[in-house]
Amino acid sequence: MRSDREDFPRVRYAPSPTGQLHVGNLRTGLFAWLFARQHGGKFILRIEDTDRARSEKRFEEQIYEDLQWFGMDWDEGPDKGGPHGPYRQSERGSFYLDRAARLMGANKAYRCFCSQDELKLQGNAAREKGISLKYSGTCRNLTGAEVQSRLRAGEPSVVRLRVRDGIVEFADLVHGRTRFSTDVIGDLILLRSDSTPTYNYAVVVDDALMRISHVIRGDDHLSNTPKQVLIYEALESVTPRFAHLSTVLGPDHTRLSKRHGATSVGEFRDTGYLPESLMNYIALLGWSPGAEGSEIVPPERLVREFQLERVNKNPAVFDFGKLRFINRHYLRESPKTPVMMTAALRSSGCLPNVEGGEGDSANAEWVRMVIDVLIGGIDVVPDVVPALQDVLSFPVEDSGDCAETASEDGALDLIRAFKQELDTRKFLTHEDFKQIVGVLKTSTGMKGRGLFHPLRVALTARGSGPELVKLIPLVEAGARLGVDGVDCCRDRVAAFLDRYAR
RNA sequence: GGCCCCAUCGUCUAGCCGGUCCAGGACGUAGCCCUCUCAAGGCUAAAACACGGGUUCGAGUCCCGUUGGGGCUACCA
Repeated sequence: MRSDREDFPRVRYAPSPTGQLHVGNLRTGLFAWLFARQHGGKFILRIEDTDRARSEKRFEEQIYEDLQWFGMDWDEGPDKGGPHGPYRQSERGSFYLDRAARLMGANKAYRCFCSQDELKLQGNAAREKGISLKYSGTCRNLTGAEVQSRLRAGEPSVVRLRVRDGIVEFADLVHGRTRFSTDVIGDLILLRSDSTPTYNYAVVVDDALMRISHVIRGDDHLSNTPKQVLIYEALESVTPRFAHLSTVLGPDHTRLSKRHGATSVGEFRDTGYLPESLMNYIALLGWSPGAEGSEIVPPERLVREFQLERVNKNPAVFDFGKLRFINRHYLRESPKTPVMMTAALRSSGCLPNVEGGEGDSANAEWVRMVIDVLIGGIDVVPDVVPALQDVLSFPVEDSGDCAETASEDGALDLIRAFKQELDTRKFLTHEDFKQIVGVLKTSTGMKGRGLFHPLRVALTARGSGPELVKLIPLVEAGARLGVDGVDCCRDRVAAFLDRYAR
């Protein structure tokens, strides 16, 4: 794993632009990226768009956008270029053809004219006998002349690799040394009858030509690896090191999919998760920072401390609850929080109605207060909207809490006295409120719950909510700045008395 | 069917060469504290080595098997 080369290790990430980037897929990208970054190597992005039918340009663009948002950068890629391009498989056709021709020239690969129907028949027969089905080798030893004449006759053919006997062994960073017998590997197809490359072949040609040193990918490829190693051998190219990562499962222990909720990077972004939260959480799927203490590990620390060799072999279940917990943590610290909150509040009409240049500072003041009051109960940015609406609403008319409180001994007298104090000033600051509480405490002899609870109910029409010393300035600011539907404290208390003090 | 991979609390995991692990941390859960209430925060608790055989003075840790998950077995990636 050591080398003097500047660009070692060379690690690639090869997503397909056939849909939204999935978190399971993102995780393999993250592990590859962390590995490349911490070893000072190169991270190469390759777009695997050989599936022309399902690949779309917009998904490719989406990949760049998602990766950037997530916080992963790359050194070579379709949009960046690099010394081993092109980085889009659809543009690499000539390489696949060229290497296949060379392999045939060296007698390491050969043309096969067997039809798919024949093969299927053979396969079924083998299956019934309980033997592993592999290509029988019918066309393995055709003479050059015969190949030529059948080619001239227009018979369709594929190109197959001549698979050697013996054992294939490779190094896997998470599984250790792994070995397979070629007994179960038939001569695999490199080029299809339409001359397009098969997946296993294209990947190897690309990785070899791009001088990839570490192939980090999902463990669904583990069984493909010996085939690929065989291709590296034929190409006389050094085989890279592999790292096969386990699958990410949903809460029901099946492969994580749409059914389980948000799975694409875009969905997590739109739901209001911070990229550093997602990165922290995803890194915890199969890896952990150590034996004791917090699992909050920000990106910079991940790059330093992550160890591919310590990644777990078993599949991990995605836990949305833990992701929320981690996001809550980052939400409190991030300088981006006010910006994101402002956007969320704006789109739902929860910002002040202040004209012109004053508006910005009014918004900023408002958002600052909202965050201060609500941040404790918010896991994800958009949560702020319902939380705020809830806290600002004043359902005096039909509130069980109101009716109940109004019937409590001394409560109405207390609230009346409160109203009198409020009448002496326009808006209530938290100092004012504390002072008033002091006055009421001595004048009524009430304290603790008996004192605060009626005040809270008169002010909010509810029995619970944020601390009053914080909530009151928020309500007042809402009324002063003209946030839709917010009445000042004095009006609220007046409305309460109107309704419940006959 | 054949081949391969995997297996510690509900979940993510720590557990480097077998002994001080009556299994540690994190999320979640419960209780307590703080507090006008609800959250947040602090503290505490309950909660796991899939099963069966070996090897060994001693096994979560090594070996074999069973069971259960997953993958490959394509002119899909």
